[in-house]
Amino acid sequence: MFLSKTCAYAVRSLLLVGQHRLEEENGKIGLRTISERLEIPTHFLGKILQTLTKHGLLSSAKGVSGGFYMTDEQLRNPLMTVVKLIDGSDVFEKCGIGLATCSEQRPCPVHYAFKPLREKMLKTFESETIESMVKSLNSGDTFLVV
Amino acid sequence: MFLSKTCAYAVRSLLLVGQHRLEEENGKIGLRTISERLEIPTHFLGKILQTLTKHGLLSSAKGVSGGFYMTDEQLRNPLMTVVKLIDGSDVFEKCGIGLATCSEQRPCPVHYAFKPLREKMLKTFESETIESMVKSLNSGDTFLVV
DNA sequence: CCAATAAAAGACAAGAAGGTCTTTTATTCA
DNA sequence: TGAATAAAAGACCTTCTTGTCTTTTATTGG
Ligand code: FES
Ligand code: FES
Repeated sequence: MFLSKTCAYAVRSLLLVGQHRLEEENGKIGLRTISERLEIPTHFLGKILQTLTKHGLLSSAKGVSGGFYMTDEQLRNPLMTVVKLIDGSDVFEKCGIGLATCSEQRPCPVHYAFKPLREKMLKTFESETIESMVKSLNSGDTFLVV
Repeated sequence: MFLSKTCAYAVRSLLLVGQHRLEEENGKIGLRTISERLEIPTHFLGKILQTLTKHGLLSSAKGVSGGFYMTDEQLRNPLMTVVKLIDGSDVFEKCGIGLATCSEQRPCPVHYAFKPLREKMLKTFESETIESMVKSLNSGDTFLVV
């Protein structure tokens, strides 16, 4: 896959939490619920959400009636923030056939095909936000589960 | 990276062998030489070239004055053949955020951004051949080592 | 204030990707 | 023909990703 499994899990979870927020004002959603709805291993997902929370992409509350939730600001995070945090930005920067550096000065044979697509992808990831994607989910244009 | 390390090694090796062929009529190039020029671990590369040879993307000769070489037909193989063999075609087919299936019927929130780019990449990989890339290398437009 | 709850944290294990080392097999040419 | 050569093959090893299980910490509502 283009994104690591971990990163895909993270994105889907943020989308679900974001979606939940609009459904139920101030509603929190628990780890167990997320992992069941998205069919992601519970404890593994726990770590991922921990990371997201620690880096401010997600909010959490411990204890009774606790769970995960998102603020308005967090909803406005671009997809890129998540990908950069989990997978880094190598995939957007490194040479497609693994040369030490990707440069216009010494482009590799796939450079001119690769770079524009990589950059288009980057742009998309920067302009799409959790919020914009949640909207397309809520309007029924797109889906989060099969 | 978009391609696995193994796959990138494979592509670069094929390019080097292809390039060598045009330089020196009927010339074979040894594993050691390839691994040194491209800075790829020798024994690891050995396995990769074995795979390429077994599947007809590369030719080899054992013994004294043996080595790896490519036929005209092999030079005309598209990049896609290599990628499919080593990495498979998941990256061109699977959903970007890991849904079980990628479909127009139930597209995920990144589907409309992802799919066209994936397909453009696919098209490029199908139209670029070892030969076409070797040509761009030989004309000095592109480079294989930093 | 305390029992239930839920996230945080940490130890550990399986699997895959990447890498190393040694032995075997086929080939050539002196 | 046999010693040198080079790929093929196979046994391991290391690291990273993914996944499991247990313990700790913080919160809250009765
Ligand atoms: S140099 Fe290879 S992609 Fe730019
Ligand atoms: S459904 Fe996700 S990329 Fe097509």
